[in-house]
Amino acid sequence: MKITTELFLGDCKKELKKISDNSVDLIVTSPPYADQRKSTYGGIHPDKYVEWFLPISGELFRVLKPTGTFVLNIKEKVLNGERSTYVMELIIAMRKQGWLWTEEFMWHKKNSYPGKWPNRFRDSWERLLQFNKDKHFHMYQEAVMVPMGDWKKTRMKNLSETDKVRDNSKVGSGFGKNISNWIDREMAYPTNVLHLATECNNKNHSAAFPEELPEWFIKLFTKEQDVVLDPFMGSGTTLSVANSMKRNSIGIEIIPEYYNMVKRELNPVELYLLT
Amino acid sequence: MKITTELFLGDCKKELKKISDNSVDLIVTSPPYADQRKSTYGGIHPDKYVEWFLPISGELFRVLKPTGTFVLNIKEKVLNGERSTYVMELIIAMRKQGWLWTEEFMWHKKNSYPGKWPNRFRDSWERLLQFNKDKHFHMYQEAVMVPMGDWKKTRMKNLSETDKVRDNSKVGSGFGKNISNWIDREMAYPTNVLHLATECNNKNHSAAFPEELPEWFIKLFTKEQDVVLDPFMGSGTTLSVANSMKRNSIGIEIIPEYYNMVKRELNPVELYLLT
DNA sequence: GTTCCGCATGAATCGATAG
DNA sequence: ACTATCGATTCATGCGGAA
Repeated sequence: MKITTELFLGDCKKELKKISDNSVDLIVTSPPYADQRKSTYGGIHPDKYVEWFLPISGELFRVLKPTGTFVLNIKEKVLNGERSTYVMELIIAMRKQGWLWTEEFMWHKKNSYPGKWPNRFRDSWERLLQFNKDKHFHMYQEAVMVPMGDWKKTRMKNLSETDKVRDNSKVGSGFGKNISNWIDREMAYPTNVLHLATECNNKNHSAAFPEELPEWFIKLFTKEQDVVLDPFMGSGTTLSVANSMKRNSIGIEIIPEYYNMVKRELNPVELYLLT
Repeated sequence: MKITTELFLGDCKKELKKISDNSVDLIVTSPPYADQRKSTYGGIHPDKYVEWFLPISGELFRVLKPTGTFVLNIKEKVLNGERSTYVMELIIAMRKQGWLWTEEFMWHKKNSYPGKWPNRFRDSWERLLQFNKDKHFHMYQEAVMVPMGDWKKTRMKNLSETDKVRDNSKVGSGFGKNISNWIDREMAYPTNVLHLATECNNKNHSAAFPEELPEWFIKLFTKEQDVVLDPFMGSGTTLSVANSMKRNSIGIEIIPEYYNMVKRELNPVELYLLT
């Protein structure tokens, strides 16, 4: 089995044109939020955000297979004491573009940014918007089932043992590839709320989101050898996860440092023995 | 101290006109969702929802004090495999009406309704939209503080250290004061994610939310003797909680059965001894 | 080898100050 | 008046060194 990783350096609006129609099974991405990450990315004014994003989502629509899924991680920032409405406007605009807004998953960030203000609490959740081209998309629900009932203790014990074997799953997340080991337990389907901590203390790169996030959606919406795309690759979390899960992947990044870093760390082709 | 409960039977759009301008400190309500609870409320079509709600929110704007807060519990339903967009549209429309969309709290329903669908998981969260008339609203954050994450270790360590310090300085008069200081140290401000179970055991009918939900917002946004309004009273959860927390309350309900039930259970005037 | 503890570090936000 | 920058505030997490 051959698993490939394809990288593009440049503005994703342009680079996406190099990808053929209906060729991607899953898009998981976290674009720069409006006016956030100004130092690394340009920073888009909230009022211009929809206008900026629509051409990109148009290209994403083109490259996605009819059975594929687009997962968009986003959160509106506070502006003058109010939540901005550009995410709301984006959802409405993307529907006019042809997208179906199938679902909104909720990412509960267990360790949110600290701070105290007189008028609000810490923001501890982000949106994970699921868009589709067609009502009949692929979804492999069994792949993300979690043990029921008193599974927490069991997992905690097993975790300490399997931790060394590069099992990155964390307690409480219900993720992890070894879950099938405890399949004797009753399994249940998860909900649309994901409880994950942000990985703030990673070695070199500050990952936008924890590995479990793309891992969960890759499990849920793809099978092996499918194609996963991240048009805002960043440090490449989504791609490396996809790679280790034997999915082909495509990444686009506008900042050379990130691009080169990912290029260094990921092999363009991985060969696996048939199992 | 006198705490009053005022009840109105009828369509809240009309009944609200009986309430004077700038007289309410907090509105907490869970209106009928679009096309939900059809048997009781008649059901509003998703396409007509904004149009239906705007005159009501206009009246709510009028009766709310400039320092007051409006908490709207709502969640879009699924229509033809898609999430409807009427909540998004409502937020945008209410801003044009003059409301500030200050924040979106998330209610994580820990025991969501079971079920299985081929294209989605159980919906386990709802929106709690916070609207204000003015940027300077009342917020009593200390009233809802929660114990810190790993408070055990921190407390034990800090306590032993301060005990030594106090012994060395041996002033002796500030004995009790220190304790309360350290208790404060153990508490942290909450986030904008609320983890509450739905109350499934309510003998009455729809009773949308658990008592902890209005309780939390009443603590956060009002003080004793303030006025709390629920224009879609239902079985009166918000009112009975407000009453037991010594807040005056106003409830409006269109269905006589509900209205009479609440009327039977709540006294219009409660007298409390001054403490 | 465990366990414990110190410490840096976040996709933040407000209010004040400066141009 | 409007934008840009800065300091202050705050806490869950995971890593590394110490016991």
